Amino acid sequence: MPDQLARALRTKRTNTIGLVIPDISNPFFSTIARNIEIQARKIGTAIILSDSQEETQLEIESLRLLQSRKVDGLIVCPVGEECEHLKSIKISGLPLVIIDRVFPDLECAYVVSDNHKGALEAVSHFFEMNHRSIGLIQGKVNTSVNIDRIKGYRDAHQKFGVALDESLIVGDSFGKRNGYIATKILLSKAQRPTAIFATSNLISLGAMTAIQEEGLRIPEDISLISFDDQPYSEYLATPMTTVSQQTAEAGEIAFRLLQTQIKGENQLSPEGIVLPTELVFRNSVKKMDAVNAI
Amino acid sequence: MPDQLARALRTKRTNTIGLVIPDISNPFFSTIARNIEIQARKIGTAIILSDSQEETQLEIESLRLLQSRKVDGLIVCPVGEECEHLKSIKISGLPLVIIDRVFPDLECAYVVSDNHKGALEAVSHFFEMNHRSIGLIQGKVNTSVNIDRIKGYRDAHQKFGVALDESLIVGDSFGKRNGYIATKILLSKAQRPTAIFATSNLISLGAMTAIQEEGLRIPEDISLISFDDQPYSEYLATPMTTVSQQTAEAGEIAFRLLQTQIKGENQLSPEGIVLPTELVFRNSVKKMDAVNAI
DNA sequence: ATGAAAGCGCTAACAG
DNA sequence: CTGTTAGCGCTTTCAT
Repeated sequence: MPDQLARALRTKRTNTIGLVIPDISNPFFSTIARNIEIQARKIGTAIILSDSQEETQLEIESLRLLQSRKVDGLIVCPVGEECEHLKSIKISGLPLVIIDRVFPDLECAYVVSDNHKGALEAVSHFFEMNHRSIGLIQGKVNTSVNIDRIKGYRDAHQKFGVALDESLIVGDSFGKRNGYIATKILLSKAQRPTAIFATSNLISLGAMTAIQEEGLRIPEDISLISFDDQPYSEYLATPMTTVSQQTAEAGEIAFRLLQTQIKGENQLSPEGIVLPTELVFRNSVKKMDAVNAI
Repeated sequence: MPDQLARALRTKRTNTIGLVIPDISNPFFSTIARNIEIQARKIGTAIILSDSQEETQLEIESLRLLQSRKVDGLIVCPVGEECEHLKSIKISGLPLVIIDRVFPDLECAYVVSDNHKGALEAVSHFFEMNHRSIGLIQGKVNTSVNIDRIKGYRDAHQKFGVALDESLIVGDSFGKRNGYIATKILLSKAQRPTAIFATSNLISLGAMTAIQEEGLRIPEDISLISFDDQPYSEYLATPMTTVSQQTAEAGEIAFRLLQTQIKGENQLSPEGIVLPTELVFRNSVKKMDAVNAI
């Protein structure tokens, strides 16, 4: 059993990649991680896992640590909107693939869901079911994911010709707590929305708590669609209509993109892959009377 | 930024540990992984993650790979009942901690839940609610986890003085598919049990599909308790009574145990830590008429 | 105190 | 084609 360390020192190749993820206990990310691992193991590549705990500072530290460990490449799911630290990695020439985020001024390979279309379809579905007042619980502000989903929300309004009430856009994080708080706010409005679009699985968990607390039922009293399909989505008190993302594929593709970079088949323009989403219809959206429509 | 590789080669210390897990996308394991990572990052230790995909052969390969990478220690959640490969690691002197499994003839530090007590309490609760025919869907046979949970199931029967019907013990894996199949079998019995004890979160997911397919309701037609509490457990169609395990603590403790071994504070008898479980009462257990009792 | 040198285990280059 | 050697970047030892 040869010493991979000594070999790596000599060959300048560790057969190791770094994976930086905001929260490995979130099934969205752990599914990505799993599929990266499955690909990596096939070619004897090891993965150093780093959990940035949703903090940019820890993400930066992770990246430094991984570089000092001489990984052959990096796959990162960035926490925030900053990308200076990623830019410097790109400049250093270290292969890099980003998942779940797009930075316009960073030339880097990435894999993302079609967040705009996913949100557009979800909100359009609400409109088709004659909802006219739809709350949006957003995630981390200024992230590409959030921006695209909000744009989908806006474009759906435009498509159906309904004026957008800015006060219906609430929240500031993809976590459960934010889902709870934002829902509380939405439900307490004088003009309570008839539907809520939760932009993450964790947000919808928090939303359900708030809805329950207010003694409301889904979908009789309030309709709900959530981003991220989950194994349990169909078993919920009200089976939930969701926007499904191809997380397994995202992981696999990210690994492949990274491999081409590592092998030096580095085309001039880094690839950006956009994965389709799918609206999974279940029972959390009520069909309103058409009279509610304009 | 010093080259950790060269340093490691020289000092014989990589500040890296290996983590081998059967399925990182299972929240039970990803929560463990996360808490190991959080501890590790505090002291600049990196984690190489390996997903054994529930296969002993891949687990063995992972272990070999990690050894050749000269990790300082290993935390593994073993897949099966074999432990020869783990024994040889222990003999080699490499620090090792096992999570979620106990091997009687392997002297090695470990962290497990009190599976016996967890199962005993769950099944006792069924009895207290006047159930007398309780199906058990077991996981992987011959694993310590499974053995202990079955023992809890048996002991509960003894405690309440009800004869045990061996045909009520079905299944052979901790996965969802097994949950589905085993439930189908239980529900098709001439003498259908009034309650089912699912020994994992995935099993209960499969069980719910089968119960739904049979047109049955929880708990009116069939009661259910599942091992593993989950963030979504309370939001299910019927909020589920579960046996909660301290997964976060398990990860943290495992890392600490490993650290003491790495630092050479290696006491003669390796520590075995047993973590308590907690029965979380929700609505998936129906109180039967006492007339059903003996 | 500060600096030079040896060597960790491997591979790649080179010589025989 | 096979065997020897230099050196990857660091730490540790030893000499100054």
